[in-house]
Amino acid sequence: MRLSSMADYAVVAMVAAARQCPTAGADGDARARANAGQLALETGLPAPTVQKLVSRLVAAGLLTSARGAGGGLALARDAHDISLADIVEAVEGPIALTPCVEGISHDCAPGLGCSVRPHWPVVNEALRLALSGVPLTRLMTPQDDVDMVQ
Amino acid sequence: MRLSSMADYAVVAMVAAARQCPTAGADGDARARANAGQLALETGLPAPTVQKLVSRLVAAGLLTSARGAGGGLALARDAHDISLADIVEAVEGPIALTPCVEGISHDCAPGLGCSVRPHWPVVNEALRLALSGVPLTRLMTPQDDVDMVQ
DNA sequence: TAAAATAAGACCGAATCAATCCGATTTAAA
DNA sequence: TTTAAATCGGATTGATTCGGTCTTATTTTA
Repeated sequence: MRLSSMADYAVVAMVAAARQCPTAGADGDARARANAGQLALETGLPAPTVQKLVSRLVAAGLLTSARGAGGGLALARDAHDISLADIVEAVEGPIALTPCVEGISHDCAPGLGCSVRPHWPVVNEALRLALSGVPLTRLMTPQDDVDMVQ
Repeated sequence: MRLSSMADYAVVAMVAAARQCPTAGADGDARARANAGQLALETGLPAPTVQKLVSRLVAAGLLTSARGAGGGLALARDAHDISLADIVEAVEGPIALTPCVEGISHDCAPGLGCSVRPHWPVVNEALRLALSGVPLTRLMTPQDDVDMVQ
């Protein structure tokens, strides 16, 4: 039930990216793009780690990258349209509490016929829904007033 | 985002326990209690693993145990009142996606003052709510018709 | 054309986790 | 009183994954 450190760091890195390139993407590539080194400096994370993170985030379509001198990173879409679920899935893959769903095998309980298995997709979807409800913009606000969610 | 194997097995073990001791607790200790060995046989899990699991489940108050010959296990309360959240918390501890909440330290991003941290409790509570909505009785049904939630 | 700056991928050490085993304690039955 | 059965607790071993570092390839500017 714990998030992997990489996913945890990815959330922090995305918040930092959203601050440095507030609404990139719309105004072309002429903007001042933030690079991985600047993100590492702001977040305090080791630079190679941030580089590996942005690689996955770019591959997942959450960030856009420009190579070469003067290159850097930019948010692929508006920060309001990026949720926690997007970031977690970009780093950890599909949201699934158990490996039952992915592969065909993994017979943890062959004797039962595993009556539990058919119910996992429902739980996974509920979790995904909960994470989808948290946009990146909410994580950017430094205030600590807890916004009551039911 | 993956459940630990122990928590995964605990869910299967609890389902098996709920089948062998349908509604124990009310009718005293005179019932036929299932022991850890029988649960291991039915679930296909290794016996030592099941023993360690039931230890934690008893400590968490989900199962009651009777030591000595003729002893065994019984559900502490009705299967309908035991949720996925209870089982996960019994094995893994409090539901928290990041270690930020528990301890005071763990400064993953000292530069930012970690604007993300105050928002984690909200996410954790949402996840806990999703898991609390799945009672043990639902997991016992062997049918694979997906009951639409949402 | 050359140099510099960037992203992207491969490699390796380390830590956590899962699984197993062994002993101690307790209770019921013979 | 003795024996057997069953839980409880800790300690050990092995493996998988995670985190970090390094090297390579590509692109842009001067």
